Amino acid sequence: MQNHHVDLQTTLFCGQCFGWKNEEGVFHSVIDKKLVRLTQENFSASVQEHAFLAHYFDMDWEYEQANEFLCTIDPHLKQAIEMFPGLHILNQDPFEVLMCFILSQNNTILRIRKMYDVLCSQYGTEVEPFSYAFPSPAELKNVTEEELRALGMGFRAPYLLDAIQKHSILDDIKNHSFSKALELLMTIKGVGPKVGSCILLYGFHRMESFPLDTWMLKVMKTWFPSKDGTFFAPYAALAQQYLFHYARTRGLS
DNA sequence: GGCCAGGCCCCAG
DNA sequence: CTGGGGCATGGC
Repeated sequence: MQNHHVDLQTTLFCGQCFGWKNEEGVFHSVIDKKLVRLTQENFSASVQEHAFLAHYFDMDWEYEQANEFLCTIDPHLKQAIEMFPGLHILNQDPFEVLMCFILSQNNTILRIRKMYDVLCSQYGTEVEPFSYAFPSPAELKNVTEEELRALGMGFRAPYLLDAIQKHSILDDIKNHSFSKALELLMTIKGVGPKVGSCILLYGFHRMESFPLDTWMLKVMKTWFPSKDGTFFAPYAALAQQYLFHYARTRGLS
């Protein structure tokens, strides 16, 4: 296992996941039905002790090599990497990612987090007092559109229902090419190119993915005119995550 | 109190 | 296939 440094605050709050809390330096969430509590100080020991955490935090991927390469191809990217050197791409549960990024459309990250919490406390398993896992497809099987609308899911309610119905599409995704996998995901209502790219990245670790949201469109137009994701190959996804977080944090200038 | 949000659906041309 | 209106809701 590599011992790459991970910056928890950046990694857990850069818009790739929505379930983590930071209470005075204690990061906590429910992962694999287990309540996880971490601090930046005990992180290294925790991932060495628990294999599921090492996988979740993607400790075996080639971050040093990728960062080194990305720094050489563009000065903006180099600045972003130097500002957030410990950014990792998480390996999250595909169904949870599917639901979260359906919620993400025409929405704010703050409110996605709140909607995530509502789904957990309403339908998820309480693994410790007041700590809920994100609900499984089975736990959501009998949910209705009216129920989801009453919980504030709005126009996304029917999309969530379709995703619950078609969740088994996820079982087969890893066996397909990127474009075929994206095509399959987009048969789910509310999943378009951007949401599908996020599912393939955060749920299936497809590092060639290059999700283009409103921020990334601005980034590309401003800093990389006439270029696309292939410019960052084979590390498009990591470049995207750095640039997205960098632009959102300090703006484009 | 409007404005807008990690987009997508749907429908016109 | 391309473009643009509409969308539920709430945080600012």
